[in-house]
Amino acid sequence: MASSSSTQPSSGATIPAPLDDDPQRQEEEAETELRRGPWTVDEDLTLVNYIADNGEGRWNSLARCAGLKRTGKSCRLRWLNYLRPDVKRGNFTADDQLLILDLHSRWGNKWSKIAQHLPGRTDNEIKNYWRTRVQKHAKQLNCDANSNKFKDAMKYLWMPRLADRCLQQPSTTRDHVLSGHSMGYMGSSGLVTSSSDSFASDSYDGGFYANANMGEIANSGDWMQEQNQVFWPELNQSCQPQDSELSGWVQGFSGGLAENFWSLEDIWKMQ
DNA sequence: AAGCATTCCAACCGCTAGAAC
DNA sequence: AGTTCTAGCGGTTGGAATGCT
Repeated sequence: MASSSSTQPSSGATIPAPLDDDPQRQEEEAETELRRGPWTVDEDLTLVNYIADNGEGRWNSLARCAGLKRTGKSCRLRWLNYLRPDVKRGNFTADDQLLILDLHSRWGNKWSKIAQHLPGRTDNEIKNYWRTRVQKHAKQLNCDANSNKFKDAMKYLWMPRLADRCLQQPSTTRDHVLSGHSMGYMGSSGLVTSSSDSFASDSYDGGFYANANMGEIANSGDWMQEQNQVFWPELNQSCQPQDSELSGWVQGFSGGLAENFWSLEDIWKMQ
């Protein structure tokens, strides 16, 4: 349940609460020193049991009443990001990754909003995923993860492969989140579609390909060709854009290069 | 085996918005 | 209307785990 870092017997420091000039208050607050750092198993149990009996909310008083020497904020975070029974742990599936890329492209760093569409995943986890995996690749390409160029690389190279992968395996996320919504990804084996109305009320209007700006992408060919990297050596014709200039761009980008740092294998290693 | 570098993620921080008083 | 409290968000950090030399 708890990670190694969180189960360690408290490397967390204990910090004094802020003091003022009132000696009585100083004494009171000295008695209620606040702990910080990794949570111990005992603390976790205390929090879980208290919430099971009394429910969540009113985090500051909850922390006091439960006898936890933590801030309400810390308790809330621990519960939401780790202890909640429905928190899904472990690596992101291809479905999850696909959805994150897609939703981030339209909403930006709205982690909690994105997390709402990934059952069991927390905003913190998605944020970490983005920063550690996605931004790393953007850095390797010498561009910003929020730049149009990087987004185009995702649209035409990463996402089609993930979409393919989604089709090849049973998926709970896709079933739950995408079911019923009209969404299309151009996988290497053709257009991948599913349908859902789960985004209808939240301005989610479909997959990447509905909004692709082909002209702009075609114009970025030079930049792409300059990158001595390859995404998908096995990229086949069917997932390439119809635009002939852009097709050349993808070919140039994916062919004849030695290092494959963003291969399918890479993505699956991440999982 | 040891030391160093990198990756990953839990936890913290500062800030904001809305509710309660 | 102003103040305080609470919840929530996104950015950042610390340190354990892992990989590399």
